[in-house]
Amino acid sequence: MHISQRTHYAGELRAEHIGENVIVNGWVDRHNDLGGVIFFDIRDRSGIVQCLVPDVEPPFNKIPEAKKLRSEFVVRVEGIVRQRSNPNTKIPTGQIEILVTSIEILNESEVPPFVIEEEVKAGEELRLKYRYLDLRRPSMQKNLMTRHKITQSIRNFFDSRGFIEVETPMLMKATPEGARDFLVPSRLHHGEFYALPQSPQIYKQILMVAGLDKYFQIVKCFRDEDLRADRQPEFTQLDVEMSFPDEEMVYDAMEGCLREVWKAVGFSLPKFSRYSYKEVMETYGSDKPDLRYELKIATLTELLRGKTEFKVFNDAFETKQGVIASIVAPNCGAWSRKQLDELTDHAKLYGAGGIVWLKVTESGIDSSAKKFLSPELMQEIANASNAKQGDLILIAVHQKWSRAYTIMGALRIELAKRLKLLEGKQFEFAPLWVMNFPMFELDEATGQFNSMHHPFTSPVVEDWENKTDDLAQIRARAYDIVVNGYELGSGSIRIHDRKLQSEIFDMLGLTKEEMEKKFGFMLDAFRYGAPPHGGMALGIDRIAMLCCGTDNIRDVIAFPKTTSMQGLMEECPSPVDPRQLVELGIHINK
RNA sequence: GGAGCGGUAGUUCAGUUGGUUAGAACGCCUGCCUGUCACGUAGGAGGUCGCGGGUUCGAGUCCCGUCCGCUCCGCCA
Repeated sequence: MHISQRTHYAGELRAEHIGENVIVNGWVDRHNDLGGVIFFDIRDRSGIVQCLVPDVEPPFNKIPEAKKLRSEFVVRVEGIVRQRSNPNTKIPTGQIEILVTSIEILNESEVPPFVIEEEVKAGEELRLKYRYLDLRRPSMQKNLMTRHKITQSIRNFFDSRGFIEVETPMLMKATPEGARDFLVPSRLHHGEFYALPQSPQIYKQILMVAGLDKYFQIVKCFRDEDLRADRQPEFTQLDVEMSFPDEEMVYDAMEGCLREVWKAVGFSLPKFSRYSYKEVMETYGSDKPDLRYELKIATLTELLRGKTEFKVFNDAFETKQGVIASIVAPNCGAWSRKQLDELTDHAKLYGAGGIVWLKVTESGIDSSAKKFLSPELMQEIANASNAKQGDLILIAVHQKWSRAYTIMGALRIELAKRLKLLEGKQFEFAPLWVMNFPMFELDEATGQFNSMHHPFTSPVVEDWENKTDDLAQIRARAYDIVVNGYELGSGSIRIHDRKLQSEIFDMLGLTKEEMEKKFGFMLDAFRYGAPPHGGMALGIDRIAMLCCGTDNIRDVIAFPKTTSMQGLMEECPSPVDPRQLVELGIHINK
């Protein structure tokens, strides 16, 4: 039986098509053989539509294919759209059905290893191995379509603002700073390697030197580091750079872009909050806080200085950086010993020695440290923490500023989880800018200062001019966009001055030779009129995660890797033909 | 590099203190059934308990090793 080409997608058929002769292509979804009548649903990327084959009424009893249909058979079906006698309100096509006049089985299917349905029941491993089946599921199709809308709206937005998309190389020079590179051996130059880009950073800066003025690119980037729920070895970035900018111009472009993106997928993005790095760390204990809930941290260091003999607290005063901080769990004063122990264990994961707790009760304040704290001091702590009666106060101490707040930030997230503060807020969005990150951070293992962002970031001018030996005090003209606890991207105003760039490399411990070898071409470019420039890169995968309401990056990537970086479907990585290795000059000793 | 959880039928899982023939649901196969949409109904097939070793009269269950998946810490300029 040969049927001509498709007239409609299955999911678009509606009451207005009643009476029309239609042809749809797709996969057999659910099928029900009732004896005298056969129902089956056809699924394509637009949705499903019910088909009906009555067995007894001529001329419809001449369709022997109907009996043969099984799950995931590929079919072309012709028939007449008609009103259903029993409408199904659960699906958009539920008012109508196709009264089938002919069926062409285009391909049969073996019984799939898992049922293809909206609500996934199969495990992740199986889904990845049979990714083509997993991607047939409506929710995965929807995710990929959402992702498409996101990238389309980004291209439209930047085009309309005069940005030019330029492709940069996938085979580039290895830059051993930062993340581990993926390396590609050179066949023509044995012993030498290309690296896959961790980001097109240097290329885009050179495009500014080249006078492109406004550049963007949607580009794959690669980092050979361990994976997480929101991290893949290859990921997609929106890379943006502009000449003659200040921070506000970058903020304006990126906010505008994200607003368009959210609009394109049916949401609206609220106003961006703004915080300095210091402020966000001290308030939320993270440089990527989730602002969908409050739970603010209070700093008690000065309040407690010299007020108690309690050794745990006084540890904080042994270093210049030591911090005592608290967070309030509202109405949790009745939490059990077990719950407190769990919170303590959680804090310990992040380097806390332990947790001191206070419970504000009707009859006064109880505490794990009441032996060392006077009732008056406990009351002062409660006041400073903004605790009310019935609240639980958690206090942690660390000799290192960032560690102390990181512990509180981890507790903040854990409390939000336990208090179910995010329930029903999946599609609420709380964007913010984090500004003025520190320029350098001290690597305690080596005693060397490293760039916190990357070595091309401009320092804040006044900090640079007044700098002391404590490089950690210098702020950078660097900024991040954070939404709902995800770092969506970061950027900076770059260095365009050759001398300043060399000076920074020098402070980072690079010798003249290393500088020349690694970044000589960039410093050379800066000899010839490099304009002031700056920009940003955003993680498309994470944006897609937020817009799809998932917390797993694999759900928005068509063919992701597992946490051990394997492709389960295609089985990679895999050994290669020894002849290929010979050509590349690679000898493997096992 | 480290920690936690998991791996039993095609799938999702249960499996007690180590004890006879390893179960359930869904899926699958064969009938019956003209309005199903979680169809119903009668029957049926289906197992290397991840892999290797050990303890034991006896191991899905205990021990050691190993592989795989997920989550987290380190790492991710």
